[in-house]
Amino acid sequence: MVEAQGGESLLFLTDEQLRKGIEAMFFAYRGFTADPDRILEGKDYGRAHHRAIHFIHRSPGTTVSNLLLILGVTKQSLNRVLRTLIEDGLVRSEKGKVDARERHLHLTDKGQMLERELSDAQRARMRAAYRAAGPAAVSGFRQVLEAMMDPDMRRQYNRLKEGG
Amino acid sequence: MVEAQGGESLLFLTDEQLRKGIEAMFFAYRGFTADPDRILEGKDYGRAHHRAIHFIHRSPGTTVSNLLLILGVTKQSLNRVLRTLIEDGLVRSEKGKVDARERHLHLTDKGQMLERELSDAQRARMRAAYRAAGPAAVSGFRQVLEAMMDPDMRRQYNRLKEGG
DNA sequence: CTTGGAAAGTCAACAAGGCTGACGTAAATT
DNA sequence: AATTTACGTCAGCCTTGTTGACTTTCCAAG
Repeated sequence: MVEAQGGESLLFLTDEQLRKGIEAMFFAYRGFTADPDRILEGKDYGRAHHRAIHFIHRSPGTTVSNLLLILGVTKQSLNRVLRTLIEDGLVRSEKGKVDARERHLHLTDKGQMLERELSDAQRARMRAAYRAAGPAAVSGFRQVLEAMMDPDMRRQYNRLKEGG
Repeated sequence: MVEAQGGESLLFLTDEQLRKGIEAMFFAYRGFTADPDRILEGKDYGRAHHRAIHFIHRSPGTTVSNLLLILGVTKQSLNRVLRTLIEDGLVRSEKGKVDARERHLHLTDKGQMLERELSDAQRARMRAAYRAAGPAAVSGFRQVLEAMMDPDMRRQYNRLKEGG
């Protein structure tokens, strides 16, 4: 049915339709980040800390270089964030055993607690959105998002999917 | 049918599923902004200028206050952006005739040209994603995004949808 | 007609979080 | 032994967000 409609439905990809999608992304991303931002404000952390915490939680023992690839920022920028997280005892950085140049990153218990708080909030919103939209919508949502990624990022995304 | 499946499918809303959605949003948003960012870099403008240009194009004659509501930034922040756009002759600001306190914003021809360049790029990516995902996915995509917005933002989003 | 308040603009100061460039160190690789 | 890699750091810059204080303009209600 998707296949059969395919050719015809593409006729409806007017600039107007596309613009709605663009604006939906804009407004939805605001909602997406709103809850963690609220939690972090006043805690002396920001969105950059959240991202680091998320992906360290996601891939415990990941290296700094790997995190750089995923986050797509400079090492100076990441380092600033990482340093405060380590100083504050949220993240533990340990020398690699096989390759001692590498630093393997883990969340401490304290880090886990903050990660929980942040991801609980973000998951709650995602869950509510999924429920409101219905199960059929969820798969479409993910398909479009995946197709929208740059190939490099899609690779990172899929590596994370498999890994976990 | 969505209703009927609803109860069962909700069982599959594991933390894992939700986390994938969260990461998909993160990586997809990077792709979403990548093309305009590339175009703007070197032109002395940034994402903030893009947003202003987009919504002025979208609602010609809109006021500064209205733009503030949509963008969700402070007037000082918006004003800095707006000032450079006006100085550079991309945006025209004219006193309201019915209420002279208001400033009505329009894109100049030069502004239209940049808007075109930016939105062409962004639409091209959106179009490619829609095509890759298929028409059924597109509606699900928009449904989930709408459900993810804060109510205030959903109102803004819908006002734009109707208006245009 | 005066006054209160909304809309808009401006100045100053600051912070987060990007960036580049340069440099240093330890460890691995060649 | 020389080079490359992984990481950390210092210094400086930019964009884009923030707050606070203040002015001007204007509408509308008392």
